[in-house]
Amino acid sequence: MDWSIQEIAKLAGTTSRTLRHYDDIGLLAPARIGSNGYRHYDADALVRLQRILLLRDLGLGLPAIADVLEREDRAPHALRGHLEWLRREQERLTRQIASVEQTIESLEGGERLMAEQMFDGFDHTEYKEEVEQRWGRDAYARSDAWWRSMSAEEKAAWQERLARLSGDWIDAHERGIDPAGDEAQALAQRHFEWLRSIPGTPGGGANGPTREYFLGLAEMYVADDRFGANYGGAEGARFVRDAMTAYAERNLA
Amino acid sequence: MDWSIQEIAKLAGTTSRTLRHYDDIGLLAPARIGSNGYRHYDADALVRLQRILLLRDLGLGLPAIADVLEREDRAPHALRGHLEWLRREQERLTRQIASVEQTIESLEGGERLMAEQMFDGFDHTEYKEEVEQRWGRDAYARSDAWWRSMSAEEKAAWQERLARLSGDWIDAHERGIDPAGDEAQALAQRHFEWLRSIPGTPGGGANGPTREYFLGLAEMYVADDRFGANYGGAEGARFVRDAMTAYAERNLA
DNA sequence: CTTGACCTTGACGTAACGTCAACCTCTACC
DNA sequence: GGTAGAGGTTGACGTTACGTCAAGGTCAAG
Repeated sequence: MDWSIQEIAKLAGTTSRTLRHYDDIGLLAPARIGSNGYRHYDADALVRLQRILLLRDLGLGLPAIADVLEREDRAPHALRGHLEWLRREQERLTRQIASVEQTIESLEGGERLMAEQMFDGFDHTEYKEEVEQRWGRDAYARSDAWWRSMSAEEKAAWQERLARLSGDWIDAHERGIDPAGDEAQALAQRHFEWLRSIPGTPGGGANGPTREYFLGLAEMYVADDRFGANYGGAEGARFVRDAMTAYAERNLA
Repeated sequence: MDWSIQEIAKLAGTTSRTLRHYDDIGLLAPARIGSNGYRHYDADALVRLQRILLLRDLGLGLPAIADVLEREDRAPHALRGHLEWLRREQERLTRQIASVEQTIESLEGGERLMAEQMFDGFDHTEYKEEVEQRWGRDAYARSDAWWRSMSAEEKAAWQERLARLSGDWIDAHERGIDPAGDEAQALAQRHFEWLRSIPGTPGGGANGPTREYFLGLAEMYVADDRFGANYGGAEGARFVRDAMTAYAERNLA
């Protein structure tokens, strides 16, 4: 019924340091303190300690534990809130795991270095110099921040979307269809939507790309074969440009 | 090609404070420092920063990142190690989530208070006073530490095991079989194994309970109806005791 | 010369204790 | 009574990766 600090620590499966800490922060005071300064604990303290440790094992923080112990009927609410946080952490970890796995794979395949991987697959921030010159430094910073804010899955999904779009452009060009025709215009529409999915760029977001940005980009695909390569080389890039230009004239103010 | 600290921070989507920190710990030095003390960064620094932030997003610690950047071929190894750690964290979270859910449920059902829940379902630590008196204080401390070391799932599984054992004892008694007969002796064997699964108790672990502990426990079931209740009351407890006693005499030295 | 924006170097705070360090207390034994 | 050993006490620093003041210098613009 009267334990020393070490005794109660062993009883509860923790350490004396922890008990001193709980005393310091007012979470668990000893039953009494001897004239020599020694802490002494009783059965009530043991029960309280057990509860503290139980809640701690559930992952609650000490302030939250203090809250719950103060009024036990708050426990369900506190635990539900905690549960949400745990689930979010779960998700975050899941994404990180997928992300790390993907990175390891690409490193093992020797496919690309990391720095390049970052800029991979999206043409308007791949070459920041150009982007900055044409649309200002902020545009690059914003789109870069956007890119880095995505989870690995989102990035992968986004890149896949671009790859499909790019493949469809090449396919359409190879089939020799009319850049101003319905099919090519549908592709231009997809291209427009794709750009709209990049918040922070000139015209990214709900309104979509500005006419200027859209036309400028189209020209850049032709002018710079680093961009053009994504659309099947110079001729493919011209095809894309023509379709985009026609689209802009018909649909963008 | 020459950015101020804020400029490069925006370019990379981080803060100037972070850059100062990276400078402090030697992770990323500025390209040059002006006579006024201002930090200036170049393109190389930007690339390095991008890599740092990429790895950081994967969850690596800054020392690990420094390691990887020093020799990039170490990246796969570092990432694989990191992946393991991530998976372990995942598991831990999964268990915590299950644990919290279970606790919420039991609180909602108003079934039991938390402190009681801890001692619930296992008879030899339910009443620590008795345990301490009979087998010493250490026994209680060890078995308590053991109990608290289990995950919620393990606890649940263990309790379920006890519940089945207990139910089978009651069932056997109600069917009026012979405590010294094969069937009851099989139950006693299960009881023995169950006790063996508790490391740290007198006889817990590979060797199994000592004869003394086993007999003492059997008597306690009869003597204390708080224990006996688990086995169908006084008569049930006597039945269990008789079976256990017979078992001990035949099998325990 | 005065703003205002931007830069610098400290230094504290964060979560929950682990880990010394320096020093006191109690019990046991010679 | 002295001493060793186990156990107690209060600081105070270390841990992770910065956020957040605080105090003060620098620079371009008006």
